[in-house]
Amino acid sequence: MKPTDALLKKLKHHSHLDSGDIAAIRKLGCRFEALLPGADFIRQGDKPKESAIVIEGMVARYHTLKNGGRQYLSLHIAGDWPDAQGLFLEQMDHSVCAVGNASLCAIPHSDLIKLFRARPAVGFAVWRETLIDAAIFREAITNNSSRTGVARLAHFFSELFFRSNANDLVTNNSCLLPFNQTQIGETLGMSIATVHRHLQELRKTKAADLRSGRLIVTDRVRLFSIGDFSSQYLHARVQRRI
Amino acid sequence: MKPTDALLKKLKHHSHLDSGDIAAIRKLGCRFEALLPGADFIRQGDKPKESAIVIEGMVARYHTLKNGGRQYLSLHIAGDWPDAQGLFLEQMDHSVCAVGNASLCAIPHSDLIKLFRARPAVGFAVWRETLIDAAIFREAITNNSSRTGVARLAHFFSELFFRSNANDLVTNNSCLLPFNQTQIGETLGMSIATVHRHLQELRKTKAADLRSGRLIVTDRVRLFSIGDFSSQYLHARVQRRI
DNA sequence: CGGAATGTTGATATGCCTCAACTAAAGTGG
DNA sequence: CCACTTTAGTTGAGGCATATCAACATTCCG
Repeated sequence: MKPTDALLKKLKHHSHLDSGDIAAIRKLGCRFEALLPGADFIRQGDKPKESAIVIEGMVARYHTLKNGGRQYLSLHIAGDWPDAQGLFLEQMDHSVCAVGNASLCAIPHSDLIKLFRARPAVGFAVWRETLIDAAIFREAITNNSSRTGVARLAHFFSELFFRSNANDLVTNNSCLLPFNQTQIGETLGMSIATVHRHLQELRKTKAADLRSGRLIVTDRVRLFSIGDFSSQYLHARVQRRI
Repeated sequence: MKPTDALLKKLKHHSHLDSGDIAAIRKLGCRFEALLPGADFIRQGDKPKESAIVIEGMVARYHTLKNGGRQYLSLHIAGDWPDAQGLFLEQMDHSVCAVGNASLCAIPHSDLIKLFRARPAVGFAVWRETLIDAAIFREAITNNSSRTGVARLAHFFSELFFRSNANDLVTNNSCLLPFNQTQIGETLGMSIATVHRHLQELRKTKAADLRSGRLIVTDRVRLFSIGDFSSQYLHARVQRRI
């Protein structure tokens, strides 16, 4: 499978592309890069000249705090485009790192812009992708600001599981999540002790579990319900033709 | 002044547009709409056929919670485009309402898409605008998840003040903010009592105050410092003097 | 096998929520 | 213009969720 196929598959989830668009995307050249767990792909302040698609593994975006700590902002799985924003924002306002082993494929901005000019539909599809990103950020605001501890954790799990499933990355009701409890805390704005206690709650109610870097969803309906999760904001249906 | 001029001014802050682009934008037709305080402009679930620029006043985006409460997601001032995402996301995942009196100018999606096809640079500029939006959401995640109460409030004030200033909406060190303490609480994920206490703290330290629907910034440097505010994430290429 | 990282659990401290009472300000009708 | 009503702001008391800290268990990995 060509690296760009992962992207193509994703775009097709929500956008109509004609055969010319598809051919143009498949013709894009890209630079493959493998990352070790925790390694940064780009850092806050960088001025990237390319944008990358996740090929394998998981990648996270995060803010670095004044005290050196982190606030994780989003997780990205195969097919995602964690730094598409770099296309039009000169400087990175956050960093991107690998969570577990990960590999990406970086495409030069100049090639992409050229493609968007020649084939507006491709640009609109990628634009839509960045808008879905924004919708996910909005939901994270709501999650971290107005839900109880367990609900927050359950919602975080729900979204990741749903998105993994949409990208065909779920096997045996489980998906990749090589995050430790500290990192979950840095995502949800809670201490490690609290993460642990809420995680136990989810285990006890047999909704979900986290083991050896994988999220196991024992009872999807219950998990979604605890997390007050509704997938509407992920805009997963094929959108209208433009 | 033409309604589209407000938008034009904003786009020029970060994007280069040639005279053809500018002329094309100025040729856009738009439907003017005035809103009473609190009135919704669009609701979660709607499928808008147009996108609107804020002409006057202030507008807010919010999620409606299961219990009927609200989580405010962002504030928008004159020149902002609170629902540009509707261009490529069929269904609204949140609502937009007026905060105080506000007026908007709605442009049909079809006209915009046509313009983006004819003049990619305009599309890229608007795209960039939506990417800055996303950066603001990211910062809100960090703000609401990992800063102390006072810092959270101070950061919220700082951002609004900085953005208002960038749009020439600051007079006498004050800018519009017709929000009551309850609404601030629904923005920052804190109770009204806590908002009040932190607000008093900011008053006491003479950093900022909130009176009759306006935010008064008494000591900008101190406010920014308390709020750990740095404007980098706003990607204002032309950073104005305050 | 030993050391490091991660997970687990309890005790204590604290920031914030909830509730309730009260005050001040803004709007309304006579 | 004043009396009345409503809304917003203010403040204290009590309780709860979560942070913090510390000790220990477990798993991972060279």
